[in-house]
Amino acid sequence: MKHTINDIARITGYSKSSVSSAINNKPGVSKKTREYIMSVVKKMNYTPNEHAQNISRGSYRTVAIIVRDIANPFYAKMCRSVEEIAEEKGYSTIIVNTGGNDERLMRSLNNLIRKRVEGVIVDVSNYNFEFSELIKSHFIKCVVFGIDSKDFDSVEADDNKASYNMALHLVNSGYKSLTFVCPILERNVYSKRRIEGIKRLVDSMPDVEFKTIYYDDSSSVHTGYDIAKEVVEILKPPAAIMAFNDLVAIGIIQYLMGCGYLIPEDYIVTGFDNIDSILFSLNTVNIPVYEMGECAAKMLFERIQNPDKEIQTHVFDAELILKGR
Amino acid sequence: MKHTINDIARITGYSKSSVSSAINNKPGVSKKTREYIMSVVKKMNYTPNEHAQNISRGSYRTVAIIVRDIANPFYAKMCRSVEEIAEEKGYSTIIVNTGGNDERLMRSLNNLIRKRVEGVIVDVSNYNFEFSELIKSHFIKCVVFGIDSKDFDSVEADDNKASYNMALHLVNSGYKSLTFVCPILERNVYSKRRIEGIKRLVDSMPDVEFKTIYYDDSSSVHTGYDIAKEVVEILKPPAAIMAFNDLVAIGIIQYLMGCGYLIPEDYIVTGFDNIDSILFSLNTVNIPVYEMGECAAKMLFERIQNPDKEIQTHVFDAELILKGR
DNA sequence: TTGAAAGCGCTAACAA
DNA sequence: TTGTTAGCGCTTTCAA
Repeated sequence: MKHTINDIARITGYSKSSVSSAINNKPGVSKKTREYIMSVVKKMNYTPNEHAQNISRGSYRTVAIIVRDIANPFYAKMCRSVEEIAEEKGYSTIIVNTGGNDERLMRSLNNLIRKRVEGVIVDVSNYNFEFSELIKSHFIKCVVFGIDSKDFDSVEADDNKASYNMALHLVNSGYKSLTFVCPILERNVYSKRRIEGIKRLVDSMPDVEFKTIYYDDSSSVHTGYDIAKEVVEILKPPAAIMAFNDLVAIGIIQYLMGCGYLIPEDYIVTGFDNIDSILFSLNTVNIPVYEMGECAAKMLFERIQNPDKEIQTHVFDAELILKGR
Repeated sequence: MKHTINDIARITGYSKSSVSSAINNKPGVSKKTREYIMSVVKKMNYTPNEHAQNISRGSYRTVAIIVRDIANPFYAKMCRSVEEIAEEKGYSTIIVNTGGNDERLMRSLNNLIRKRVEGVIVDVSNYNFEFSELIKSHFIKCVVFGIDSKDFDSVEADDNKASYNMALHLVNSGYKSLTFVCPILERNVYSKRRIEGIKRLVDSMPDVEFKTIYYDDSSSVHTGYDIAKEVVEILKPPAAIMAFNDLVAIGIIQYLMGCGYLIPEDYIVTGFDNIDSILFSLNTVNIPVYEMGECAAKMLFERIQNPDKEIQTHVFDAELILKGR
């Protein structure tokens, strides 16, 4: 049913090793036999078994990307850019979706270890000791995406500066009160960084008020929609709401519009990430996710080639995208 | 560096086979030795090599999902539901993103064959002979997602009925002219099905006019934004635009709003898919993607267990979601 | 240029 | 209950 290299050897009359050399484009077979062998390979529809190849050569040529939400176009883009680099290098890419769940993260990591991945690019919403230890104990190369890390290489965006600038834009537009809606700090380190950015501005402006509203959930459209109910109770229009990301912003806006509020007259809502599927007039922050993914992948392969090089961190600038006002 | 089963055997003083039995929870080892072996396994941080296990037992327990755009939340949801079922069955899932590119589709399929996947769930935007033949010649089980198929099991939504109903709703709302914006027929079989649904209605209403505007691109927000320029030239407000899916609808709406048009007063735009990140007032069609993914996965595993059963097709109802008017 | 043989890490049949 | 042995599909070394 499924042919093996032995079948090809038997049919062609050559040995396994010659067939292997022919298939893998290695020297040591005459042009004639190579062509003959390849013709039989083709005719028989033979495809080498990757597992056997891996086992035999003791190398697995696989990397993984671990993200918390593949349904967020932001991460989908990141995966795409990583996959491209990996394919160039002849590596397979495994995409793992954790849903921000640490238990699933660890279960997936164990599966990846079973598969002997050489490296992972991981988007963790928070520092995870258990994860780091397991990665290190198995000598898996790792690039952390989104936040800095003392243990591994990392690629991040300048959240602090970006949220500072967004806050500044709102203040310059005349808003005297800013409200940041984000995941609880225990859930997501980005909350802290972005809050710090906003605070850095607000602290220098005594007449500007700053509030935070937290949710303990993943940052989705639904979450934004739900938390918006709380927001309107606390916050009377006109007001400025800074949402943790675009999805949450969309959810908030949907709720507000459903209540009959005018956007941005009653509530101005800002986002983060600059995903494609956004409302026309949403001010957001562009995270150069494609470039960051590319950078992360390159760093990972450099690390695989040279495990002992110094740990590096790349910080990307995140600029304001003012599509609204 | 990386331990093998031999190391564990050596350290514990037991044989490979005993270690193997202990690890795989198989009978034939005393409770005492099993516990001892497992303690060493734990201490040594040993994880079995899945490739070797696969090779040795001659089974690979892997399925794949092939989708055209993982950045579309619609497909991300589908993948999630399939993964859940697969995990229950002890299978790994590989997600492949083709970008609607047939060349990439074939390259990926060859990789999957190399990995000896047992089955695939595939979302092809169009019938692909080469793909079908390759799948069949390697005895890979297959479930087609979205459209029916004579070669494989399939799961689909009732596009025809849904677009009929959406058109009916617009007509009932007073629109005498409907314009459907969709991918060219060669690119996407869904275009045809949805057009047929609308035509079925329009043909019974002599006073209603029906137009189509085609694009030759993937159905994204950007595509919608771009094609909208063409739409406004052809179509004067007030008018009804039926977009191929929600992403395209969002793109169109963004462009129209940018031009200063009122939605839905000047142009009413409808979508398809019912993804989360949509504008508040978008009328769309709910495709029960989660249930469909679940169904597809179950069909796939049934087919793996019983390769000779009759080919099946499940059709899911797709109901109107009227969030607008 | 070719082939024989060993070995990769594991499972499974069978013997002890 | 435990160990020995063969074998999974492949690569690689080395000898012919």
